[in-house]
Amino acid sequence: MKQKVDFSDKQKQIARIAKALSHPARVYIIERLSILNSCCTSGEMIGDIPIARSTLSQHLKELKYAGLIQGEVEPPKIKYCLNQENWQLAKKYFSNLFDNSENYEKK
Amino acid sequence: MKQKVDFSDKQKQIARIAKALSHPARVYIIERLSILNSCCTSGEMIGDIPIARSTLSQHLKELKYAGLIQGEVEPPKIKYCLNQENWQLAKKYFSNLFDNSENYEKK
DNA sequence: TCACCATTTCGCAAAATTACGAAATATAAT
DNA sequence: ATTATATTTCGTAATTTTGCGAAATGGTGA
Repeated sequence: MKQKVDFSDKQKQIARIAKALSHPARVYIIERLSILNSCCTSGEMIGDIPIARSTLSQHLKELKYAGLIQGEVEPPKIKYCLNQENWQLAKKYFSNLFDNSENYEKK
Repeated sequence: MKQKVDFSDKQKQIARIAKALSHPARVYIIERLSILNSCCTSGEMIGDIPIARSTLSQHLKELKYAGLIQGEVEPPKIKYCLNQENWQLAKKYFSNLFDNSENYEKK
């Protein structure tokens, strides 16, 4: 009988990262934290996006869970930053995926 | 009063593409179609992944809807291929996103 | 016409996602 | 101790996603 194989770890990893980036609010967060590698608080972000504070908090939680960001407590605030290590890893995964089709249209 | 702005088109675009890639089956499909830029049919894919035919069909439909792949009818089969134009566009969006944090750790 | 093949659509169920406001938490300042 | 500030957690509702098997579709070949 034919053996059905599970998805590869790489496929699951890419899907996990993509899922973390699959909402505009989370893309906004990542953009904000990656541009100039600047950290900031939830309160600084909330003014720029059309969602409630509690909803933003949930998105931050998901990105944290996915390992793409991390929060440092700086009472009374929490400063969020990119998790550089994992972000670079994510970059590697995606570069790899996109490079498969690299040779298209090279004569 | 403070004006809340909508998410940018760029943020929405990235989120849409990420969503399309947020399931291992869809990552598998994209990998399969992009490696060597080879097209193939649903029937050729189904043997390699642990989901039902109808479920695979749904994933193909979503990728098609997202514009990342396209299907050419070749009776009695349907040959799926990457939509190179949109895939290259996706690559651009993501490269851009990842490049924001490029200068991290440059001394 | 009838059977066959590859694939999709349908109908449905279970689970996950997104969203909000209210309430809770934790810390700092008065 | 009380108040103020920043943020999260809770409870809940609406919507979307994922999955399957059964049935439908569109085309070929006998």
